[in-house]
Amino acid sequence: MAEAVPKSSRKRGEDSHRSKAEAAADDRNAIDLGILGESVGFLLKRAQMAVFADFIETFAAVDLRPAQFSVLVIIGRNPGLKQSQVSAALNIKRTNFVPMLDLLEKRGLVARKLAAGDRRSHALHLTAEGSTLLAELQRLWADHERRICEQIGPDGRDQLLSLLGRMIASGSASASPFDVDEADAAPVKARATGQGGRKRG
Amino acid sequence: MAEAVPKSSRKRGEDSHRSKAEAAADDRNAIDLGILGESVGFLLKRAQMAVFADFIETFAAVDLRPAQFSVLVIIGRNPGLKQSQVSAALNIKRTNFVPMLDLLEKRGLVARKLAAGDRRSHALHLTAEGSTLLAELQRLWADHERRICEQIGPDGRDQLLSLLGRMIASGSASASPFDVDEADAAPVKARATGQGGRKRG
DNA sequence: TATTGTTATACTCTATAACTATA
DNA sequence: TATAGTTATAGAGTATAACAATA
Repeated sequence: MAEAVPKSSRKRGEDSHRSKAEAAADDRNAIDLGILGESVGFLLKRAQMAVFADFIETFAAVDLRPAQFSVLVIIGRNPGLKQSQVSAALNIKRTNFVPMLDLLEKRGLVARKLAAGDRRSHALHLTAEGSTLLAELQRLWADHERRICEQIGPDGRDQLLSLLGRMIASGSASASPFDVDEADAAPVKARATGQGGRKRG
Repeated sequence: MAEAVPKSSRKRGEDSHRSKAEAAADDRNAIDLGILGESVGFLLKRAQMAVFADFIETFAAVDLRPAQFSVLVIIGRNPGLKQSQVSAALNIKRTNFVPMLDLLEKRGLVARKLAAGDRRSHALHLTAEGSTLLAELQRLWADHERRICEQIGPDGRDQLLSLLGRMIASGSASASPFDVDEADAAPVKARATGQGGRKRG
């Protein structure tokens, strides 16, 4: 697809009948992105789309979307959480989380169990099948992660994770679309797993 | 690199019934994100959401969405482009680009002019009003950009732009959801958000 | 009264097929 | 036949309101 590097423009208005071969020579009249090329938001969006495209392709074999993967990871790491806790941790509205869980439950990956002490809530757990799948998913994820970081290397990846982490930590403190009505659930913290991580110390 | 996550418990002032002890207890009950905390895709998504939230808030005053802004920037920088060129440059399907342009044209910011030599296509230009607005938009954008980069500083921003650029340049070479049918248009990299709305009746 | 899960619903963004008028 | 713009439509993803059961 058209993801080459722009820069170096010359003509741009007067091309009319173009063959595929000529299109290949399009590098000469690349469109000027202007400030978009220096816009953090614009490039974040593009990078996120590219990464998700790879993720989706990678996980097509197991028919899982990124959000579904993140739910399995959270439940696997924190068995027994309520729906509202998991959904809040992932910034998913609890109302949209219901059909999502329905599907994972129907696939036999997650189970809604009775929560001790509060009969309103459900305690979420992975099934045996869900746990087995999760192990495989983490291998797929490691492949994916390695692939998308090929161009920046392990050091670049560390830098990127650090920069994004700092940006997020500040960005979401105040009012934003992130705010969910079930807001004051448990705070979230990440933990290094060593899993797909650093290739170097 | 433990980073906090969205969520604002203070928004509705109901923090009042939470003691310090309870808040501290939250730290102990923090949800473990597991590998998500080291997932480039996951953090990219969160960062992009946080940045877009700031963008949307900033540009609410002029009633413009990120994608609309990117369209104005591209047309301003490259007057005379065809619709298919602009939409391909921004990875917007030409079919979805139509109602977007309709709205910008209706608002008097963009004009579809006759293209010389090919009566099928439209040459896109900013109107005088569009140009005037764009100057103001760039000031809004600069404020936004400064704000979202406060925590990482100018050096951090340079690093981030560089890393994202390298990641994007590699990421979308092969088949992916990015592929648009009008793929062999100009070799540009771009992708803002979705588009602004438009009601149809 | 407040919270948990749920249903129903609507709006935004994205994707595909097919039409028209040109080329 | 192929391309540019367009229409219609369907699908994700995300948003809000309201209800029943429980606290």
